[in-house]
Amino acid sequence: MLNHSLIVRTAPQEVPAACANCGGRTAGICAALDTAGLEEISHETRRTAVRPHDMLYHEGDSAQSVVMLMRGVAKLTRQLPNGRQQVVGFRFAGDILGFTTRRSFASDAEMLTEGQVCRISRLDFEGMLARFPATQRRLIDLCSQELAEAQEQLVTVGRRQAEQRVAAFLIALAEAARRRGQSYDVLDMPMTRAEIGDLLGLALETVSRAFTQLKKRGFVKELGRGRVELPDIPALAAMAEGDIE
Amino acid sequence: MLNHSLIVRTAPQEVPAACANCGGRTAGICAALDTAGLEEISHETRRTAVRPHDMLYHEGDSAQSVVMLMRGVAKLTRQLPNGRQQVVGFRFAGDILGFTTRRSFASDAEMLTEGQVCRISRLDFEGMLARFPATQRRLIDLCSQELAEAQEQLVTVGRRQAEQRVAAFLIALAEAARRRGQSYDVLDMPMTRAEIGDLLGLALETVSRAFTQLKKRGFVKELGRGRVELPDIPALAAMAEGDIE
DNA sequence: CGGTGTCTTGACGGTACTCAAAATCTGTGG
DNA sequence: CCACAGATTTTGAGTACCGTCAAGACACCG
Repeated sequence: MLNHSLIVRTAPQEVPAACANCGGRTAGICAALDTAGLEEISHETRRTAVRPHDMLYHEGDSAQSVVMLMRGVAKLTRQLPNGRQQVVGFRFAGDILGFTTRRSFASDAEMLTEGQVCRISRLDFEGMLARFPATQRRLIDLCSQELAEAQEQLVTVGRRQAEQRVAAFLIALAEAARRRGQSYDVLDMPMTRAEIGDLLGLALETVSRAFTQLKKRGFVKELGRGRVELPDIPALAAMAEGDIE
Repeated sequence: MLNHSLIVRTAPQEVPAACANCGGRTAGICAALDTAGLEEISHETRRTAVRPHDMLYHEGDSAQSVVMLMRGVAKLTRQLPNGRQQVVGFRFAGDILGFTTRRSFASDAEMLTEGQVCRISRLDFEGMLARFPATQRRLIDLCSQELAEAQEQLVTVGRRQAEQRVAAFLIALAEAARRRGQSYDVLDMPMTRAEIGDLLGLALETVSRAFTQLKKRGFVKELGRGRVELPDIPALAAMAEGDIE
């Protein structure tokens, strides 16, 4: 339980440069590379299509490569001895998964949706870090962001009750969509109640009841198949903070 | 709730170099500096004695300086709107506090014990990062460690019940002592039941009851005033994992 | 020795978990 | 297009764990 991983989140719209071999989309760390660096990294990446339930890597596996999630949604989980799982977080297009300074991955990474990933070997990634110091600075920024989210999640799980936790989850989901430049009042939510529960430390039934309540209050509408509308985000945020009700 | 901080933990015994102006103790980032770097940073640090309840910085304050904790124990907390607090973590001698890529600190930092700190202005710290790329690599490693602990804490708060959480807390405390090269079967525990509860998402009474149980089972002995003995760490770890009882 | 802060223990109630069953949705094949 | 199987979601009932309130014990300090 003492191994660890560094899973960083990128902010594409803050990143002007494009990653050569990654379909023209801007992907995280690439922003810190100059032309020579992009040229170099483009020889070292492989692009793959992935489908729901595909495992990107397993907890404990030798961390041979880093994965850039180009399209789709993935979940990071840690297995517990009693057979249950803790969802450590969800990751979206533009995020980097599986970078760690340790030998092995600290969590499972599983796709929730279809998508595409770029893989780069850890050796090449490390080499890139050594040759382009600017990428290191960028990794620190990304890690900083990641850490902030983990701490925020700690507050959610530690000090809020069920309905507040679900509200906080929805706010975080909207914030992630906003950062990717997508609409954030109507957004994709491809995760199941069970997976949300495993993130929030709640039973899936409790998550379901919380959604029912939030829908009754008019804070959430479900538009069918993993798509939700948040008609009043400020009110939802206030509820997550415990300011109302 | 969307600001963030990077608070990194060092591992002194893995760090051969010494920080010139820091009393000969090895302190985190310094390991990545060559002689010129040490010379330079030694001009930029200030040493201060601190006492219990001293605030090292406040959440939201402009992040003007980075704090190296040379001696003592501090807690990092985030305030919640309803007046309660979440303890994000405890920090020990050798840890670096308050480094962030954002403008302001993401948490309060308060001393629990007497101690000593070195301060370096953020500007100088950033300058050092720019001039000595090796320090960036080291910051990434430290951040990686920090993130792993936050995720571990998520598992603890999300999926364990009260007695398991307290057991996991004690194991983490012992692990932190081990990393600092101290004894880990007998160790200092200067935090109150309330502070432990605010870390674990439990009421202080629940923490107290859990300690009573653990003492009855013989997993913990209290040696008076903030000092505990862990006679059977493997059993304690098994309990934290939910393997026994 | 009193005052303050911390810790312990007890009683009670509420939130959320568990177990269970029904309802709804989704995709597949006839 | 419809029927069906499987997965997911919803809802209900009962219970357990933990939070809250309260009182007393204990330790520390002036």
